[in-house]
Amino acid sequence: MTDNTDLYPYLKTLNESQRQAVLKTDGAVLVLAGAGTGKTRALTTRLGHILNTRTALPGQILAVTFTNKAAQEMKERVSSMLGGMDVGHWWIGTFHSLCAKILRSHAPLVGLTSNFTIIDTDDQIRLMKQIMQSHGMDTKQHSPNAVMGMVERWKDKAQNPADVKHEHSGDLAGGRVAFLYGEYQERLRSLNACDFGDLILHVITIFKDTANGVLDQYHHRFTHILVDEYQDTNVAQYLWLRLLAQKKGNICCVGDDDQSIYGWRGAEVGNILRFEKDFKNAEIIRLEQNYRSTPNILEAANGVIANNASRLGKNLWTDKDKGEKVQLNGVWDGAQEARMVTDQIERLKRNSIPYNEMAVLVRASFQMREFEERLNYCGLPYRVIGGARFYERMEIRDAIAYLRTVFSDTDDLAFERIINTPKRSIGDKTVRDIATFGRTNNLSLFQASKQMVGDGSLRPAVRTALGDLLAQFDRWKDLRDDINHVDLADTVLNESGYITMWQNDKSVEAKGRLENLKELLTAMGEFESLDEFLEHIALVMENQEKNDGDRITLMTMHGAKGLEFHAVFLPGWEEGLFPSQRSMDEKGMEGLEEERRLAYVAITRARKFCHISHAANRRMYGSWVSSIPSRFIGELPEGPIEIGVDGQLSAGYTHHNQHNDNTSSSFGARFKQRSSFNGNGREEAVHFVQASPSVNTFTSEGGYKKGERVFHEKFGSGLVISVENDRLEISFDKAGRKKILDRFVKPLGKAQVQ
DNA sequence: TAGATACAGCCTATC
DNA sequence: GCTGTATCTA
Repeated sequence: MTDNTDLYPYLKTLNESQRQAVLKTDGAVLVLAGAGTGKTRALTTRLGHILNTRTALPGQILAVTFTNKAAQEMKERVSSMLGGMDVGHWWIGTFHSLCAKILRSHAPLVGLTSNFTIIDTDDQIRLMKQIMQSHGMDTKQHSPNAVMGMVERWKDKAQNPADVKHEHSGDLAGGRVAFLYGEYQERLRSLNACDFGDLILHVITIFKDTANGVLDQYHHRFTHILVDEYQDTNVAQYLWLRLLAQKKGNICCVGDDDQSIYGWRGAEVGNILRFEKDFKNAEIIRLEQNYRSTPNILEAANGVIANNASRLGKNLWTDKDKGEKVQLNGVWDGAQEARMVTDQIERLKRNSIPYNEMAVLVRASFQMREFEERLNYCGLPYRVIGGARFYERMEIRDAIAYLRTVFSDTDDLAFERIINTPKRSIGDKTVRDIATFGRTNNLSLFQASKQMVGDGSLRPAVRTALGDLLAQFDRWKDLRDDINHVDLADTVLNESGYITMWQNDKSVEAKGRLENLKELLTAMGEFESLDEFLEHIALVMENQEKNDGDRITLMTMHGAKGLEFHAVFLPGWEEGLFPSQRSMDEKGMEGLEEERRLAYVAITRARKFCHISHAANRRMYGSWVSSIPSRFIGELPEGPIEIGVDGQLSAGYTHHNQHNDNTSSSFGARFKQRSSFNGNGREEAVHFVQASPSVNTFTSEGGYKKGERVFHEKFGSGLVISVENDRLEISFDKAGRKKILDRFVKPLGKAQVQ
């Protein structure tokens, strides 16, 4: 080992476990890398070391990541380690892009041609909807979305339609999901298209059929396999890896079971938990020395995650100074929470912490609005990460649909999208008629349209409109070889009237949409051909994160995985919101543990300062909801926590309160009102006071009667006009009729009017 | 066919 | 409370 470090100086910069992870280059290795333990460093050094020692040539390494960003980063770091070597053509990429590459070379083996299209979520749903409708199913009663979701989970498990039994459909769509899955796959094949799941599934199918020799070919090619974020792999990806690794067995998977937060999209923590069983003589290396956070932050995170039963177990440590304690605050409502956070942000800024080093991480994106409003009000610069991505925007998808139609007569999904955009008086009925005609004559929508315009089976108005459109497409198709794809796109968007449509649109967004279309043309210019561009947008749809200046980051906890900040704010730690009621309802204990891992991920994003908060009242979907502090708050160890510097309501916080026993926490008892988080979204708005309350606002007076006069802190005095359990309908003298919970009003006589 | 109205559902999100 | 969609009606 000492010899090695002399020979390879870069090994000196690693700790003992990291060095092991780099040097164990043969056999199966699982690197359990806790948050902030220098995982990426170990990983890229390992790659570089394998090449440096001539253990493998660049072309013999397969490195798999989950995001393009991660792949890009790995490429850059390995390249710079090797003195700027060109890594452009190396097999470093996402599961999907690597699979697409493989599949394009062997597409006929699964009944596709090499120029198959990759459809996205939007197309998937539309296709499934069409299929359901063509089988006479009511898509209002049975959601295509839910059906598609179930199909995707099957795909995640590498189950083909033949593997899925009728009874697996459950109650969904009248138990016909398995059937619809088969239909869907058939339709995709006839469209020469794949969805994301298929990219992996088809390659597995090809690999498994040993007669074609394809797997042999890749066994020969790849001697070393490297996988990042292994805890996020689904069963299909795991099978894909195992097939590729089974010959040489040199596979190194890096991951952290405690950071598995994508179970809802098919990831299997099980893949990492049973690694030793699946790969012979597997070695597990733990990276536990954390270089990111203070001991206080780590202790808080360790304390929470220790409540999870199913984990491989690992404990982060650091030799840093204790640092500031994690702050915990309870406040009255969401608005006060946002005020408190911005106050803290301003305090940190005064202490020379740049905004770039601060992040507000929320559980659900609806929470962001409150912070955006407050940040705007305070004039603090921020950036929101997440939300609709560039290529998912309507205008971009429309523009691409035009181009796809120009380049393919058989791309029904694309043609259908724009056949009446802008409006050409070609309505649903006409489109359905054409589709039916196409199906019976085995023609695509485009081809069927042509025929029907020719044979006069359409109404004159429709016939003219459709005929004009088809003539335009013919002209554009002729232009394909004469002008470059950017000019072509420009021509198509202008001549089709699509640009004009947005120019005439008076809505607020129209201007932005036109700008996006311009940006699309610029982006296209960076590619040689339209095909290349389309492959890019299908597989490399990264979010352009403009690094424009010093700004506070506002994002979801999920989005924050892999990032770190000096200061992290974690608002909304309330039962029902976090942990999310829905996760628990749908997945029970498993769902709860995943939420807890999310808490662990969130806390460990912080380097120096972490601030957790919860509000007693929050506006959700238009109505006010009260909730008790998150059970995760009760799981925080006492030592590293400092309570209630700002929020007077946190005084009642107690440690180690049991999940199911809110009464053991005085805080919980005080706020134990409506635990109804889900299912109540549609109820009448229940207005709570928004001003800072005195505690006795919460004591229920109870027993109001119709006709009684009452006082409300915000709405003033009023008359009770109906009583339903604890809900009162009150006609206020000034504020009008409101529905109010009885505990928020007082009998008028006792009210203390300021 | 298109605009008007009713109504359900609303988390997390990569490729 | 907002938005996307399904249905109704001119």
